[in-house]
Amino acid sequence: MDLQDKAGLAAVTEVLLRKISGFLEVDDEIKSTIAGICDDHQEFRAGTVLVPQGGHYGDVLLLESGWVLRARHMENGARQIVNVVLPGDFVAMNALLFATSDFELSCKTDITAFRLPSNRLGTALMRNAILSAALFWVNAHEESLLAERIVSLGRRSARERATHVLCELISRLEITGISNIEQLVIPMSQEEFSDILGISVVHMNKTLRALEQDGILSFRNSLLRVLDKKRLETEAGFNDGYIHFTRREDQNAWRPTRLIDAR
Amino acid sequence: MDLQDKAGLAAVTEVLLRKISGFLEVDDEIKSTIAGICDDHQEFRAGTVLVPQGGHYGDVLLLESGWVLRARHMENGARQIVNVVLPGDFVAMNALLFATSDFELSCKTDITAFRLPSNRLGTALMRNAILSAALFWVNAHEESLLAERIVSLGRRSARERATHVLCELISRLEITGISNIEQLVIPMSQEEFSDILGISVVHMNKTLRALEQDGILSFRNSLLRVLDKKRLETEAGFNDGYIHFTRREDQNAWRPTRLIDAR
DNA sequence: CGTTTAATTGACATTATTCAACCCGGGTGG
DNA sequence: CCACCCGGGTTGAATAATGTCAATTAAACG
Repeated sequence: MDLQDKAGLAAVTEVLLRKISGFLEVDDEIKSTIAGICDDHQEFRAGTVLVPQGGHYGDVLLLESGWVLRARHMENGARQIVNVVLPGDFVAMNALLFATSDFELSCKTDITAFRLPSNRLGTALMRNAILSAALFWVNAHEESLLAERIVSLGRRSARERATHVLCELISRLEITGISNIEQLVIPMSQEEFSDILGISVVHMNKTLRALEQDGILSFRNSLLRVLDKKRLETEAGFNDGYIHFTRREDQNAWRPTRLIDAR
Repeated sequence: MDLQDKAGLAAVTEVLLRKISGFLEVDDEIKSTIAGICDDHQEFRAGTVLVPQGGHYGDVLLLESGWVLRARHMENGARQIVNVVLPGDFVAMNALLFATSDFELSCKTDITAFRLPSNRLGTALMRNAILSAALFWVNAHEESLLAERIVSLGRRSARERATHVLCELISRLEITGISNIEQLVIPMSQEEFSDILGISVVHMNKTLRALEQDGILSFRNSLLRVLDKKRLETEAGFNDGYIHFTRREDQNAWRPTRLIDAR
């Protein structure tokens, strides 16, 4: 298999590394395990629907580059984006367990991804406890994002929600290794943002204008400029603890390998 | 250990059975594995804070009876309840991985639970692939609940949210084996409901009054009477697919044991 | 019984939505 | 090259949904 060679192996694992490395030390064995599961490196164009709402899952993907959105389309035409899948995240992990999806998975940008066939991935999970533990960790990580989103939607104002997701995105993008934090590309329209925040486009627009007016940030042409990081985080009530986890240190007898610090 | 005897073993596993059984056939081996992890059967009084917000996790619990809430307390005094833990669910599964919790875990009612010490549970996970797979399934299940909650908070009206959670609770309680669906006890105040739905108490009250007026349901003194199930589900736009899953059937070579139908 | 907590209700304030008009830049076909 | 078109983006005004305040009633509890 093409991906079994040095270059391919490195590429597959590197994407996942930053995510898992907060939890366990990745050695050569797990690297080759993951590379062995992967059977293809694929590209999709922006706009591609990977899994339609109500449709059947394909295989699990490990996103290498680009952005994928998971969204629900409502009967009245409204849409709610449930999460944003960034490089290093898994796309459609549920494909392992469920037949169909209640959400649409679509490519916001052109993407590249490693394909992890369900049966191989499943088999590997059954055999390799370390891999299981790693996915357990990844799941918990994503669960935290959803929980925090629930808090935002339930108890934060539009302005707070806007600042909060932006903080979250910046924080997550840092992990994937972006260069400039003050100025970064976010390939999303105001309408898509409003569908993440659960507000109308018009209100989204007005909120962004106000934030710009107040010298906190500017978001134009997919370019986010953070003008005042401190105020941004304060207004959002943002705490990155749920992204850059504090791992528990007191009971680690069972851990798969030697632990390294998440920070 | 007390719980290793016949009665204890049956009790521990029975709670979990209904949940996992949609995924895999539970045999004696996994039963005794789970029972072996459990080292205590505990009771807590209503109001007990199992894990304070920002505080350290204890052990994982498997809830046998009673209701537990996971909630975030905001700086301004507001609260958002992120999920409701029902019998058969795990409490604080994150204790396996994380040191502290961003949420408060508190007992809404008196509860009984089986204690699963983190190190034992972790060790068992590393050794027992079937157990890992089962928890993988449970995690996915809960992730679905959170995703659906996000849709509600983002794109459903107060009335829709109210009807929707009630549908969800009924559907989940069915799994735990309630007798009467038309009339069931929900140990929550209107204020707590409003903190689930992300609306104010006053508006919650008015919404409930309207639903009663319209002959859809009545909720008084913790007693929910479903007057018109059909309309309730229609108004909510409720589809129980995310609770009573459809498992994928096409690729099951890797499954831990023989599969049985989830329905 | 008093006391306390939860529920209820009306009046009013705030937030966000909807509608509609307009702008603006990037294609695109003539 | 220009005129047009189209999909965001921007803005103000009217409307609807929900929140806040405050007062009252009802239920729970020792």
